[in-house]
Amino acid sequence: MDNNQVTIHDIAAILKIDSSTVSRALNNSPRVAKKTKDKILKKAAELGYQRNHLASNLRKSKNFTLGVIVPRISRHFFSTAIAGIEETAFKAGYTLIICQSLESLEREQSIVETLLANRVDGVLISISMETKNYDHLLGLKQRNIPYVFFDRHCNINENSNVLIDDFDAAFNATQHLIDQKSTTIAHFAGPQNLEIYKNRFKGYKSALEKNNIVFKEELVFTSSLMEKDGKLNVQKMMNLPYKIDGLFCANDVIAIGAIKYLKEINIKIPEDIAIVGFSNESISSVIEPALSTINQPGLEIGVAATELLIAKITNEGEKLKNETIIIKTSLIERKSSLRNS
Amino acid sequence: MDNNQVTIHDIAAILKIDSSTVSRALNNSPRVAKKTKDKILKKAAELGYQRNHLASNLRKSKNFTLGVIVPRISRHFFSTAIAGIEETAFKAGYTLIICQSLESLEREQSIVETLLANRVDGVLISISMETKNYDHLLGLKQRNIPYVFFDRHCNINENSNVLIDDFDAAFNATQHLIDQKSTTIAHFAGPQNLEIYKNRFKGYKSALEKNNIVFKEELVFTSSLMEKDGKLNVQKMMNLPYKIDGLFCANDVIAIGAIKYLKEINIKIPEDIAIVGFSNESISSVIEPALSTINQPGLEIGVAATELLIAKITNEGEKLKNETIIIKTSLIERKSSLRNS
DNA sequence: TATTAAAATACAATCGATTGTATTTTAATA
DNA sequence: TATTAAAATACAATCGATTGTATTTTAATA
Repeated sequence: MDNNQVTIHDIAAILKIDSSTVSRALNNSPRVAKKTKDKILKKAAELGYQRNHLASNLRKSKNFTLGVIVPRISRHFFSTAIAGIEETAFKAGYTLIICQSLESLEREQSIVETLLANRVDGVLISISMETKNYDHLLGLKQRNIPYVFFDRHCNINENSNVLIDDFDAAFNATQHLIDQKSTTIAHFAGPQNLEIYKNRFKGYKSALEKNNIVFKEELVFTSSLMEKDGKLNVQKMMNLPYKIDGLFCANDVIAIGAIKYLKEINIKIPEDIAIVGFSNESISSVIEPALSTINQPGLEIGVAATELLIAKITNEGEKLKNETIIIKTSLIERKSSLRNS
Repeated sequence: MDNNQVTIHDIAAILKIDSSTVSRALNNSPRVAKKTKDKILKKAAELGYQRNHLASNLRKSKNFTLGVIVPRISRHFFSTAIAGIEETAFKAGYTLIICQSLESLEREQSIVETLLANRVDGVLISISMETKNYDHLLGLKQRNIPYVFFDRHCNINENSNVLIDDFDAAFNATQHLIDQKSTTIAHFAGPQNLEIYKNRFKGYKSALEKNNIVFKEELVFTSSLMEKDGKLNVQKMMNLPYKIDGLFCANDVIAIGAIKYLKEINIKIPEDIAIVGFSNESISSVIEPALSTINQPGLEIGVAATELLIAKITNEGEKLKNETIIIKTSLIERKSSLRNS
């Protein structure tokens, strides 16, 4: 393999010139005369020269590798984010090590260890639902490895993040339910150790307040948002002495679980209860009635997070400004919540 | 970065021993005495030594990078396959460059160029729907870069593949429709330049024959299997002078499109027409009625393909045996095709 | 104990590119 | 034309690990 690859030494020998000059010419250094540069570039193109990144990176002691930690690759949101990450990283000359935490803190911790052992130049991470302990992330900071949270972030020190405005999106979703004449609105919340679910909860609460609807603790059901939790929560909800006519779910998966069970027990959606989910998974447009939800642009988030991380890696010498980028979301109104039309 | 990393030279200096001996010890070479080896390994562990792969790979002129080409990362089947690929590759010390062809031949060709420029040690590929020209793949062969097809393969020379038995799966799907008392069965076929869709078509045809049902060319509708094609095909199908009561689709996406439109025009599934799809996308269990389909184990396929590719890379010296591994599928029976129960 | 083979270790070159320093060439000025 | 500064290029070390060959040490045999 790689046996007959052209090196800078081949070019140097042919042109009777030193390899250091060839290297500088290929890197467009001002120390090489225009005439020589042209000659070298022409010959390089002619021979089909391609830089050996291993050698280059070794010399620069950079790995040009980024670690990516997501809860699960096959979730639609994360797979689109990864598409954006891959594209952006690749353009900048980085390859990825992609790992799944599978929502386990223990796995997440050992992944961080592995990434460190592989000397990644930076890490993109969306934390697991179990992550309440941040020592492994602080370890990254200690080792001076830049990292950027995307979507599922956490509040340790100052960090760089690429997020959506969960509060705002949740507020809009809840407001939409109110606009559709829901008066008693439940919320299926996610683990409150995660900022995103905390903020979605706050947005829900805030929308109620703004519309002078009394917030009731009993209408909030916290779980890890699996499909089965949808059924369980609905069962609990039905035992309450309220006629609940609106439901805001912290993700689409639990919303789907809820819809399936509500249909089983013959409760009409959206007539009896209007529902909005979160994330716009591909299943959401297929379920009947189609699920209203918040569109979360995965590709864009992946691209922005990667750009931010690479900027942090590149400007390491300078002060690392911690930045939080907010990506716009939008409410997609579908049948599960539309009563007026 | 990487400034205070321990090298074999540090270990050598501390132990007053040559670095070549340290290297050999760490690689468990028989040329180093057991006693010395133990001493070195102990010190290495103590100092937290981690091999610099850049240096190691440079010396071995291996990149330990695999290229992965899929039509689209966010398709459920491919994202699970990638999870399996990543896991297996990582264990063997390889990182990935993942690229999406987005079903475009042109993009696929340029991706192959890019992968070559990045000197990948091997390529895993699932070809695009447009791929009718194989020059870019032959280019890999010429350059002596091993590659393995998974799922969407093609018949050029002798290749290594990890596939499912599309013929068999399609046969079973069609047989199931017949068992459910379908007598006039249509097929929504995929692009016939792809072997998988050719074989699914053949399996369908063969099941008809075996049950003495006359095959009718008019009942086969070929498209690129998008959701919109489902509606278009159903419209064409309805114009035929047959009462079609069974439908086998070459993927789930077009089946979903068909179901949505059939419901719109008030045709009952499975009573009027029983339907089976292919791939078990996550949307399939959500649609109503839930779609019967062929389960295609993405993770397992990804793992097997990667193992096969790494074996090819590693045994490069020996004769490269071309191997085709067939992964088992199963028919998942759901409401869209179950009439008897 | 002397000789020889085998085992263990050291030496030195190498993978390909980069970069600080030294030297040579060119251009500018007296 | 001689001198000097600036521009261009060459020299040499380096990133960290690997590996063929040479040398030293140990063990086996006469």
